[in-house]
Amino acid sequence: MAKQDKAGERMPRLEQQLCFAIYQVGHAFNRAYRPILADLGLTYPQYLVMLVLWEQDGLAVKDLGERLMLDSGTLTPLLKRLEASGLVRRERDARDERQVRIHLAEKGEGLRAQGRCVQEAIGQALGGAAGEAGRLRDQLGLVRDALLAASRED
Amino acid sequence: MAKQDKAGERMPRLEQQLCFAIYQVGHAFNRAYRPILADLGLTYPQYLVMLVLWEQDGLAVKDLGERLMLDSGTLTPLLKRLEASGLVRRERDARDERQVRIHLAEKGEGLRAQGRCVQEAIGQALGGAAGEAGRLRDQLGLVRDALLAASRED
DNA sequence: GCCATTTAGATTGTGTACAATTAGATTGTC
DNA sequence: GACAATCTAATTGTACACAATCTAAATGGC
Repeated sequence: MAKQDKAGERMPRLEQQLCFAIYQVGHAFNRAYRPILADLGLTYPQYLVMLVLWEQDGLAVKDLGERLMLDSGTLTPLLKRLEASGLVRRERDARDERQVRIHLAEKGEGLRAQGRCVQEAIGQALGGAAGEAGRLRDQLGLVRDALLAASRED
Repeated sequence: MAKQDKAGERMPRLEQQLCFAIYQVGHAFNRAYRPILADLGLTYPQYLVMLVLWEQDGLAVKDLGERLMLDSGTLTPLLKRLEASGLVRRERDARDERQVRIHLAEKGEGLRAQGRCVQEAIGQALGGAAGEAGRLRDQLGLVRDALLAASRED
């Protein structure tokens, strides 16, 4: 009985909801990454961009956006900041001048080794929870796909 | 062997990382909620605040912040927008004038019923993935706590 | 009672996010 | 080849998110 509304009037408790659990663990990841990435002079989204570029250089803004689920409104200023930091170069594609291709600059290439250490630090922060990470990740992928499919249906 | 650097040089692929799965599913939730909440004139963080207030009215900004893991720098402008929309009132506590207590305004109270429908819509968007939501949520809670504990250790 | 310390909220500055719009390049069709 | 439709980035405006700082109020020790 305690703290419950009339029948049919149940308001879901915040802590019971999956979306909130994800909202919170996203914040927690951000906090864990922040001090580590601050040593590299990167924010978390900037680090994601660098991860993609370390894997494949010379991508267009659109490619980066598809990989990270971000649009040009987010990426353009972010990439300009990375360029200002000397980590990447932004160059118009000569063949298709609509596209801007992002290349690692020397300094960005040099950060690659330090980037590898970041994951170790995060793995350590996860501690015992690291074991389940793989399965969790896959389940979250299913949730993501279900939500995106529903969004596309309008 | 395939697509692997020299020994010890493995750069973790974006898609294999738990943090990125959470980053993406957070975006996906946001997109799923946005059109639903737009009908109520709310953003997702604003909706979270309303959920808390529907559960317990008259909380101080600090209480809301602890519940949602947000600080005054985020909450103050958000609450001012909710006040401007006529959903809440912000009142200095007479006994402790440092605190600002947030009360549901009439319009905010009236939104309660519609708030209940939001969860149904999201549950529908989750589709088959909804069944696992409970266990997933609990596992994410463990991840969150591990990260926060590690953050506190500096 | 007085004053250092702590606390609560607001403010400032930087950096995502995303909708909506715009500018310029490219493509498809006739 | 002209030209409408499409595509890529950039831009504008609104809204989180958080570090750092500031102000006013409350508290604790003496």
